[in-house]
Amino acid sequence: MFRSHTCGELRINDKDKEITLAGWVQTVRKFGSITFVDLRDRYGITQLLFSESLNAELDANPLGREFVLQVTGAVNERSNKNANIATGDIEILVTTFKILNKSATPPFTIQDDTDGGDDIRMKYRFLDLRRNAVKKNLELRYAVGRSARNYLHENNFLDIETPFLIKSTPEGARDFVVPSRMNAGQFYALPQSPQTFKQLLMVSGYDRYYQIVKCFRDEDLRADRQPEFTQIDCEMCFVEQEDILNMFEGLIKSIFKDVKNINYTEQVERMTWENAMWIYGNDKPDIRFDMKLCNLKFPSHTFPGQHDISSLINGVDFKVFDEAESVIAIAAPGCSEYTRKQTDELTEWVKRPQIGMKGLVFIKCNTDGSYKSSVDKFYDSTKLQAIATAANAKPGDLILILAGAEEKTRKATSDLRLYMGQSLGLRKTDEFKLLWVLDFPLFEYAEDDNRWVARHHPFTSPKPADIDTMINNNPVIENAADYLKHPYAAIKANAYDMVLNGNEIGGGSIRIFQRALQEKMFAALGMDTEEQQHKFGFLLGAFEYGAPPHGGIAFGFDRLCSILGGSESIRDFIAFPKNNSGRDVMIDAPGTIDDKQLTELNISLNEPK
RNA sequence: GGAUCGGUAGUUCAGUUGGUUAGAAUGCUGCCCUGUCACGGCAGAGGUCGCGGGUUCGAGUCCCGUCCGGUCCGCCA
Repeated sequence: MFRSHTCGELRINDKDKEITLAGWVQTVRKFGSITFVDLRDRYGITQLLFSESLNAELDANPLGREFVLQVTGAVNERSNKNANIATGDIEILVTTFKILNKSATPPFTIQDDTDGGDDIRMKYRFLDLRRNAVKKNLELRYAVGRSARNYLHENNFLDIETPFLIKSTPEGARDFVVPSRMNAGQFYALPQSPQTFKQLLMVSGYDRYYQIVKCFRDEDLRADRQPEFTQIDCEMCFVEQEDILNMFEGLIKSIFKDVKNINYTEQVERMTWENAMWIYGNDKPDIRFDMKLCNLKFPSHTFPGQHDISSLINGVDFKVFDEAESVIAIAAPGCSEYTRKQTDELTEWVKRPQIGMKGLVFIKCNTDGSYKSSVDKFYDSTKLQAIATAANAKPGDLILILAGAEEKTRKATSDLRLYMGQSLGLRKTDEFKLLWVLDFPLFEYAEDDNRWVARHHPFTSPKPADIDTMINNNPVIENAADYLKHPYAAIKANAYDMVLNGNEIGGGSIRIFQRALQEKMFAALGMDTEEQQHKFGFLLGAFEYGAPPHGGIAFGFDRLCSILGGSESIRDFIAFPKNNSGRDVMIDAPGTIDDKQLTELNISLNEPK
């Protein structure tokens, strides 16, 4: 027996017990004839006491950090207790010990506030994983997965595995490809999601399916994007959108309860995509705070509480506003006292290349009811007050206004809103706010390719009211710039995203289940009959054999975990993540393969450029 | 593909206007210490300043290129 207990479980009640522990040396503290050693394992830390008076043979001198140790001794009550750790009342009076393995001095300290940077920690990830902070994240990840499985199991979902070696159908993200040795010149692709397989499972009658499954996309990485990532992938048949929304907000609430002990009892708020775009400038709005966008120049899109005041701001020779397609204001609460330095910094912020605006207009709504703005020359206080009313600004607020081309300005204002929310501390990591975004457009126009692409994916069904529009119109557009006028631009999808604190954590749709409509969809995306058959013949064929109405959703498991854990980066929640360039710096992958392998695969490489 | 920040001791960083022998903390090694838990004290070792080129009497510092890492834009059905 290697150990009788773990390093996290002994208490004062275990006093005088003879026990054996095994673990890693965290620290060694020497005091002449006695030595304290903190022994660590997954469960905690237990203090060991090596005393020469107890056993003159005991020599703790050879012990170094991260040595693997097995010790036997009696549980002793400490004379000086440590309230900071769970085992702080006791220590082990070591009678015998064995060094199970030595350790080289680790390149960084294995502790909560480690001195190691990201680079070195990733290279020695197996050491980083010994740290509490990382372990806590992996434990949270396990808890989220377990909670999801419990909920789905309780609701009669079946976990069914789908293949990883499938066919490349480059529609959307780039595929990772795998050469086939037995089929020379041919390649598998790794799935971007099990989408078509789960739909086929619906055709097979497995009416509730789920899988916590790896997916692969060969696209550039971000702090919250990895080339291989995990989804909670779900599909149901005989359901409408409403059924899906209820089932899966139940899932997330269940996870909140199990993992964070949060009772999220209220119904999850819902918002159409169009409203999300107009009110927050964003299809995944963070609704933990207000600061709604007020578009001062869009009379055709006003919402409750918003006012069209284009007539008021136009025609005073203020060219910036006159010439702008869009003028959008937000009211930053309590910021009217911002100094010149602070407003200059905000101006610099919006001028950065990533935002790309030319400038920023300020209106200070002073607490005494007066206004002071950077456009006093053009607008008197009556007009400033009207703008303030429109922007829903209160005394003490600072109104920020951006002007320019519609789409760019909306995005910039949305970014500015998030930036202000962040700097004002309105985006608390321990506050969770869910939102359903509904009624996405079915299509987007890819001006580069000069064709329609599916906004969600090509299996998403249009709203019933829009099916006729889709069937009766030719998708071809003469002039790419006119795509907004095409009837397709208005077609809405039976698609929904779940948003948590401004992050898309899940998305799905009610699928197309009739062959004719699916063919129409493929055709709209520019696929001729032959290509459809080649890429998706199996699905079209299956739809002829009694495909039931069905729909589903997939949650980004890594991202969900990172948000619940209060972190920006999903890498902290993946045991062995890839770096910015898609490399695993620990195992140094990807790497080259030898000529024999290439020959077997019938692959020859181009000369390196 | 693009923008931007960084690379100096094992590690995290500082390094002034280009000027003597490149510093601190921590870690590491040795010695001392019977109640520490961020132990303490004394002593010591430890550097091709990412790499290559250039400017200069002189480069960690300035210029060019390149590699590596972080963040973002494009991209991510």
